[in-house]
Amino acid sequence: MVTIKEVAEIAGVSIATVSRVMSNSDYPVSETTRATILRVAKDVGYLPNRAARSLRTERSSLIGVILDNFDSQWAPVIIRGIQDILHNSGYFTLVVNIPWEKHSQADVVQDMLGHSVDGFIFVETWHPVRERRDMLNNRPYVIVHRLFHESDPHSIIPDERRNSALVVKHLLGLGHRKIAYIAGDARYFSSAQRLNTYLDTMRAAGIEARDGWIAQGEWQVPSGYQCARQILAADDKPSAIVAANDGLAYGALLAAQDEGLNVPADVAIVGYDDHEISRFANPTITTVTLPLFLMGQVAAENLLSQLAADDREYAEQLIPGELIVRQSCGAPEGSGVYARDYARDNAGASN
Amino acid sequence: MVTIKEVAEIAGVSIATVSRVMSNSDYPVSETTRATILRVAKDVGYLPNRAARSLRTERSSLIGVILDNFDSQWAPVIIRGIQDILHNSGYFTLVVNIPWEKHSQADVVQDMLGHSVDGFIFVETWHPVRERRDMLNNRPYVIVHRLFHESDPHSIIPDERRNSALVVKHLLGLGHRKIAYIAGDARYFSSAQRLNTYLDTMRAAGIEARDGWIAQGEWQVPSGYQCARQILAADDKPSAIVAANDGLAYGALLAAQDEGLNVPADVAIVGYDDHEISRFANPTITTVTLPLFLMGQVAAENLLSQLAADDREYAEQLIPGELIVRQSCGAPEGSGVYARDYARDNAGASN
DNA sequence: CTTGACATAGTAAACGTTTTCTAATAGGCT
DNA sequence: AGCCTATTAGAAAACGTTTACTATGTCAAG
Repeated sequence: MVTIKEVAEIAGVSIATVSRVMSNSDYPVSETTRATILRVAKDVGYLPNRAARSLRTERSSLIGVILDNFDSQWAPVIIRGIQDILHNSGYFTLVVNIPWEKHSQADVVQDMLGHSVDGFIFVETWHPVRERRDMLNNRPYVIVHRLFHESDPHSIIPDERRNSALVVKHLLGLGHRKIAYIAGDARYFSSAQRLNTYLDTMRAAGIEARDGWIAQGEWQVPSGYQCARQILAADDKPSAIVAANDGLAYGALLAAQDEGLNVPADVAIVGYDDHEISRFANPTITTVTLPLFLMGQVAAENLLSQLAADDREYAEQLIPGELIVRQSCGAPEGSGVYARDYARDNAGASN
Repeated sequence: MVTIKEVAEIAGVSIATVSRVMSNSDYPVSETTRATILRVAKDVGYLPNRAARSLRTERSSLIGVILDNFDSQWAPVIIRGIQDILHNSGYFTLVVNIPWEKHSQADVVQDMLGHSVDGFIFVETWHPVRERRDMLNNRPYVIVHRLFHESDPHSIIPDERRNSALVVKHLLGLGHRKIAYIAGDARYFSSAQRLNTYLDTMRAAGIEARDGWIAQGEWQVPSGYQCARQILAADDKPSAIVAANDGLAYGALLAAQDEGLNVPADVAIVGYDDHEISRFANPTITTVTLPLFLMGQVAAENLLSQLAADDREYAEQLIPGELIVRQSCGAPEGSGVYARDYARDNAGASN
């Protein structure tokens, strides 16, 4: 590998000058010298040695990204968002998938500190970082899609209240009054937010949710199926069901169809998250997007801002999602298509 | 941050000795000295400075992982496999999602070389690496899930022939003779392999595939729908359809049902890849797994072996998948369940 | 008792940068 | 002409390791 020394010799200047040019220092260097050095560097294929640079500056252009839960379907999108910003700013990421229990995560942080990472991004972590801030060695950090309950000024999360309200209001707008709700796993921060938003939105519309309308589910399809059976067995059958995520919604869809009900004619169903399943279901399921890519980008920008020593007051950032109107809510045709229709309509396009 | 010097002072030895202990050198150090140093290092929280180490040794414990196609659903699993092995061996990965065109990938490789990565792993790359090996600066590399056609001794791919034969033989074993085929996008290496395996397996069973039985599709649902309509319109209607992936299979399923056919009674359908859709479809779709996690692991092991300067002859490694028998093939009940049954049967389990 | 070998430890150079300090030149002012 | 300042460049120290080389002490063989 060619070093700064060789570039200096060929260009006929000192290594100090080459360094100043190559590291974009704001130390004054005449334009002619700069041009010469740049040309020589390019000719000989000079690449600054990051290890040497890092040794001197104590910065590495490396960001540690730690995922708490291994198999999240969302994490890859968040990470793409993070990298989209970070990579354009000259940073690489050290991504590690590590559940909290194993290796206790502190070890990973230590390892990363050994590599002199400039900052940390925690993705979908279950554990308050603030409490253990000392272990980060004063490096800046951001939490994206935080899963624990306590708020943190350096976290980026979906605007659950706004997003949940979108679906409930959508149903209210379609004339529904009897709207049931299937809640997600109560251990999740978002579950409570989504449920409370449902209750608040209903109340604001002058409707008091009845007992039999609310079922406590997990996140998965079977749970949605069971909850929907339960809800649909009530005396005062609801005309619509809001599910806390698309898995639950899909389960509810199957349950409704098993009861001989037509969705959306007899009962409307809406989900949350814009999971693939809601595009493939028949009818397709109306849902709200989880703004993952954007969250990743915002997280990266937040971290860059901290790295630039911007010491403004930071506050938790809420990212808005988007309502995706499909068939399961009974909204006017054209805002969505059935999976079957989708396949049929697009058949001509393939060849 | 505490340095080797402080550890040496406290332990009352020279920095050379501390270095030898901390880097697990095979240079002889007495057990008592070693123990003292280890204790002191732990007490004061000593962490070797990787930048300094890297500067001296020209190794970084960093592996560059480059993904060619941005939105692959498979890449995350492969990466988990890679990290599973690499992280346990003390390596971090620099993962970058970069399409070939943009930034031309060579820039990323350069950046990574600047960070002194010890090797490269290319995931799902469309571009022969061998041709550009010089740009890797003689670092070892591995290609996992290669998408281009030319073979490469350092690549890890699914055993397409074996895996494809599994599904075709499964149908033959169920008594099917008239088996149609929906091929995938012809630009993909795997498409040809899967199609040829179908042809060979049929031929080996004494069956010559008829013209109308083979449709050229893309990978997506609409294409599967169209191809199936075409196949099912033939005079000599097949009793089974093999689709080159689960998206095509799902499209074929919708098409068959639209024609009033019962799957699997009237026509059996099998897919490939074990995509989530094949678990949610109704009936659930029989398929073959893509051994992604394992491929990632094998790739990492291959790279580690190269890093250990093991100069044995390397050859492309083929990784076997697994047949997942579900409902769409008509195999005996119990080997799989309908999505609906799945939801119903498991309803009691949630609470 | 000498010699050589071995086990263990220390010294110091080197890795490729960045950056502080010093130096040289040119030009503008009195 | 003499002085001050601005501009540009170089010299050299430092960052924290690893490792070749050297040094010491011990012990066995002759």
